[in-house]
Amino acid sequence: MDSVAVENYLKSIWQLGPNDVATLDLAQHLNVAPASATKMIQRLTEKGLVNHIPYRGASLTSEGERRALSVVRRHRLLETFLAQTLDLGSEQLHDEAERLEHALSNDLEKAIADYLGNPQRDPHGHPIPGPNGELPVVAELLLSECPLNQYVTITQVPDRDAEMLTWLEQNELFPGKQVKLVSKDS
Amino acid sequence: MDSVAVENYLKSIWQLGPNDVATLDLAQHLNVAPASATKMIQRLTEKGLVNHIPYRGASLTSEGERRALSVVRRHRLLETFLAQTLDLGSEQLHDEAERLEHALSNDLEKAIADYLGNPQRDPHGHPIPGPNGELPVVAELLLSECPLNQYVTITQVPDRDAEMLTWLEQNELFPGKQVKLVSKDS
DNA sequence: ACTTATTATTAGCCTCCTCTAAATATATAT
DNA sequence: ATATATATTTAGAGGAGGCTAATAATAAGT
Repeated sequence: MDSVAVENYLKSIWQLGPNDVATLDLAQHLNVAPASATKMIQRLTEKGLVNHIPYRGASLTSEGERRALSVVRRHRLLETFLAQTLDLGSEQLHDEAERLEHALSNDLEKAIADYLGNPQRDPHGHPIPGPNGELPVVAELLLSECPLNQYVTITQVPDRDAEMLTWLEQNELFPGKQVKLVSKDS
Repeated sequence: MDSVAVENYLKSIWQLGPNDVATLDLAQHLNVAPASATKMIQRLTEKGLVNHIPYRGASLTSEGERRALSVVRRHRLLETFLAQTLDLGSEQLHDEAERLEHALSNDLEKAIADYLGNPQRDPHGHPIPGPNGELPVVAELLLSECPLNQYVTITQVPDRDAEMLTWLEQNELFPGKQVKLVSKDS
C-alpha cells in the first residue's frame, strides 16, 4: 500500500494536472521544499507511477492516475459520509477527509459507498471516481466560460478556498442550484 | 502530535500494563523486532512518556498514560460510531478503528462524541476514556473470578480474539446481558 | 546575443523507524 | 555454583521523507 506521502503526491499531481506539473507548483501545493518534490518525483518515476522529463515537469502514468483516483474516491466518499452523519462546516469536512482518506481500507470504502447508495457526487458536486477509477465525463463549463443570460446548473464549487466557500454559501450558490449569469467582471 | 508509531507503542504499553511491560512482550504485541522496541522505549523515555528500568521493563508516566488513553478514546469512539452507522462485523470494526484512530482530529473526535451522546462504553462494553483521560473505576470481575450460581451482568468482552468473539456472538454473550454461571472449566 | 532571474536538480545532512548480528544481563537448571 | 538458556541492549546499517546550500538548466529582458 502506498504511504501517506506517496498518496498525497499522487493526488496533488492529479489535481494540478493533467498537463505536466512544475516541480515548484507541486512543492508549494504540498508545502515542502522544491528539492523534496524533485526527490519524490524520482521515486515515483522509479515505481512507474509518474512520467518525468527533467526540467520540464511530471505527469501521472495510467497506474499513477488509478491510484490518485483511488485517493480522490476515498476523500469524496468520506466527505459525503461525514456530511450525512455529522454536522460539520464545509471547510472542516474537507480537512477531516484529507486526514482520514489515507486510513480507509477497501472494505470500509465499500461499506461506506454501499451505505450512501454509491453516490456519483460529493456534497460539493464533485464527481466521485468509481472503484476502478472511472470518472464520468460530462460537459461542464467554468463559470468564466458560461454564456450570459442563460440558465445553467451549478455542478461543483471549489473546495480549497475557505473564504470563497463561505461567500458562496451565504449567497446560496450550491451544487444543483440553477442560476442565470447577467454580467461578468473579475 | 504523536506519530502513528508512537501512538501505537503507547497504546500497547497501556494494554499490557499497568505492571512493567517486558520488551519482548511489547515487541510481539506490535510485531516488531525486540531491538526496535528497545529503541522506541528509549525515545519515549527521552520524551518523558515512559519510565524505563533497563532489563526490567517499561511503564507509562502520567503524561504517557494521558496520551495512551487519548488513543483508546478515539479508538472506542470510532468503533461506536461505525457500529451505529455501518453494518460491520466486530472484527472488522476493530481493525478499521485501529487504522482510523490515528487520523482523528480533536474537533472530529468531539463531533463524533457529541453525535453519539458522549457514550460511556463502546459496543464491546469497554469504557471510553473521557476527553482528559478519565476512566470510570467500577468493580468488575474476570469471568474466572465470578461466584457460581449468581446473576451477573457482562460489561465487556475481549476484542482481540476474533475466534472467541464469533463464538461469544453465536452464543448471545453480549455486553449488558445477564448471565448465571453454573460451573467452570478451562 | 548576452546578462539576469527563475526553476530544477544534485549533494549532503538529519530524523524517525525499522532490521540483523553481536554483546551483555538475568533467570534457570543441574 | 556453574553452565545454559532466555531476554535485553548495543552497534551498525538502511529506507523514507524532509531540509539547506550549491550548481545547472531554462526563460526573460534588454
